[in-house]
Amino acid sequence: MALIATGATATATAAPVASPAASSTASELMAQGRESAAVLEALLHGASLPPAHGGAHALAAEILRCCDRALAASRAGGDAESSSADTKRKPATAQPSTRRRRRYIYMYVSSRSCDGARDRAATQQEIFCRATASGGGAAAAAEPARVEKARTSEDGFLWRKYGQKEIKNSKHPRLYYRCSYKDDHGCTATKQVQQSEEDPSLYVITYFGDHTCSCQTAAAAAMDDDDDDENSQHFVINFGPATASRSGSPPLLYDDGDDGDVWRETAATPPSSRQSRCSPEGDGEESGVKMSKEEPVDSCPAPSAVSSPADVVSCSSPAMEPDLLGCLNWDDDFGDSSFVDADEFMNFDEIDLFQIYS
DNA sequence: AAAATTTGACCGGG
DNA sequence: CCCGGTCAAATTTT
Repeated sequence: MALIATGATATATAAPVASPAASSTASELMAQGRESAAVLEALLHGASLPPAHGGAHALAAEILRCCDRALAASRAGGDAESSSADTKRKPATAQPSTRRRRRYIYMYVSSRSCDGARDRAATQQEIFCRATASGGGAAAAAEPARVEKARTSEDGFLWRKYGQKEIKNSKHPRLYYRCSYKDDHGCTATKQVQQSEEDPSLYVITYFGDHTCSCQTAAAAAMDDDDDDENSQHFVINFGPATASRSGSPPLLYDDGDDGDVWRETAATPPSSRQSRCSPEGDGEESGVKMSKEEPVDSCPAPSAVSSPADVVSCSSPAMEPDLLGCLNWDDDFGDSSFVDADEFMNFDEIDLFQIYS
């Protein structure tokens, strides 16, 4: 399955709060990239370009360059990640938990360009933001987490359930998930999902740790954003067809809301083969942007049909300004991109880009 | 057959 | 000792 534009989007949109300089740089780069994207969009809509522009491919390259640089800037400002897995249970290898997992505070905006049978836009419209200094359990209390309430727990990552626990004074059990790439890449991200007491239609999702793998969708990229800025500028670059998979299975994960069935992908393809090129974040591959040239999936409408702002942007954040929203289809115009690798391609189905202000 | 889930046991913090 | 988080064998699913 196609790899996602995770590196670029996630890091480009993630502005470490503690590093204003880096976020500012990333912000400028993203603004620049957006500018190019807007020009490209106009081009795609039939507008003629000024002579100064080098055409769609040049614009595409420019956008990619901006993303990469923003990515690098963000990384430079970010904290170094520990990749060691926690081995609480193994006395021999157990180490004091000196590694502090980063607290996530962010504004999340869902954008969906291709809903298919599942209304992903609807499922993620009600995500609230709050920071918790402590959780219920021992691990949660020790490691700050970010907490969401959502109609589903989809976040674009691939999770594996590893436990379920009845919680005292709770009507619903708590489900424990860890990143499916924990073994492959030592990704330490985990999450807990529990049905809300107040509103059973909502799920309280608590995230712990960072994804050190890059196996995430654009939605995940947006959610991985550290940004908690209310003035985030949001725009969507829609690379057209939702999925590039020959098998027709999108990289996105869905959640039907049933216990135990969340995070199961519709495709039977195992993650290891589906995302064979999923590389850890620290792989040194600065230009993490890969293009997809694959056919659209049948469940997805034509790019033109999905590019209307109403379809693409499902903004639940009151801070979002519709005027700032933009959308761009990047369908086939990246076919010759130098970033394209035969077996490393990404699904640019949808990408959320946040411009950070600090 | 392989991968994912289930579930009872184990472990550590409070 | 209770509670919550994780492990891992057993079971189920694909």
